[in-house]
Amino acid sequence: MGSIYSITDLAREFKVTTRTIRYYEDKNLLSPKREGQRRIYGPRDHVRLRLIMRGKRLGFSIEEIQGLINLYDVDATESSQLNKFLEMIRQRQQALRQQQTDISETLSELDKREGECMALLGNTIDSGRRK
Amino acid sequence: MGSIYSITDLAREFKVTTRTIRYYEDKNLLSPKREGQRRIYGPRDHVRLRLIMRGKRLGFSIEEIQGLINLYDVDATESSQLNKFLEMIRQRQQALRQQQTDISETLSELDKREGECMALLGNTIDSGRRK
DNA sequence: ACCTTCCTTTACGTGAACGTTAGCTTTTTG
DNA sequence: CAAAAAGCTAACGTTCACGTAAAGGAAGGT
Repeated sequence: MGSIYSITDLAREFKVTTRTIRYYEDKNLLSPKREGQRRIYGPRDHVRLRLIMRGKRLGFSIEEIQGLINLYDVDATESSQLNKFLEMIRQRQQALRQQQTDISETLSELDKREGECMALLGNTIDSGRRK
Repeated sequence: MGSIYSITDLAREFKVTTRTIRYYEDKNLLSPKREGQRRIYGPRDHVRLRLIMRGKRLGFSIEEIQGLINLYDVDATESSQLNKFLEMIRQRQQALRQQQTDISETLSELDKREGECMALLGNTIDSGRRK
């Protein structure tokens, strides 16, 4: 009973257009089955789309996301490939760690600015409670 | 005695082309002085370029980076502006926190894959020591 | 005097990631 | 059963972030 989705189902869920989803198929990131001409997406496609969106939020290009996703279904046969593969993983890790640093720096600067703003406005910290 | 830089100085230091630096000027992200026709960059430009690079690593667009940078020299006069400003800051924070989540998820998956790889290669963890 | 290096402007070119329009078929719904 | 909604392919358009000539000025070295 793997759940199945139409193209608009996915579009709604991930807040992208159907065009975008077809585009990803064009780039071999998704490969839905067909029922006649209609595309039928399974759980695998659903997972992949989630990975794609995450990759996008992290600023990776489609090609890079390709690489990342393929990390999940490489059948580890050749050890030469495995070494290349490890190399890729480590580069990714390096980049992501850099991003973590960048983010925490930026966040603390934003916090500072936020504090300054609040002071100027004479408001209390809780004024921005959950709407 | 603020240090000064030529365009190629900055290009070398930040590993971008001079074209890129001129492009940022075009987009009003940098505003070097001129000595005749030559561009002369001061510490302020140096700082800004650092912020730009960080923004890029975080996947922000030039326009968004504009916004981020302007957070640093808004003269806080109007309180209506201040509220808009706070709103922006909070949106940024939200996006960055999402990125933190994305990164730690991705990193733990990569770690897992790395472990699997290593196992298959029959290598020890330390085999990849600092080259 | 000549060359090399660094810098300048102007302007057309490019790849990525979709948006948009057109024209047509199929499915769902009042 | 007719109209609206959803799907499809094919192809041209767009924005961003630079790349890449082309053509030339000014300083420094030999």
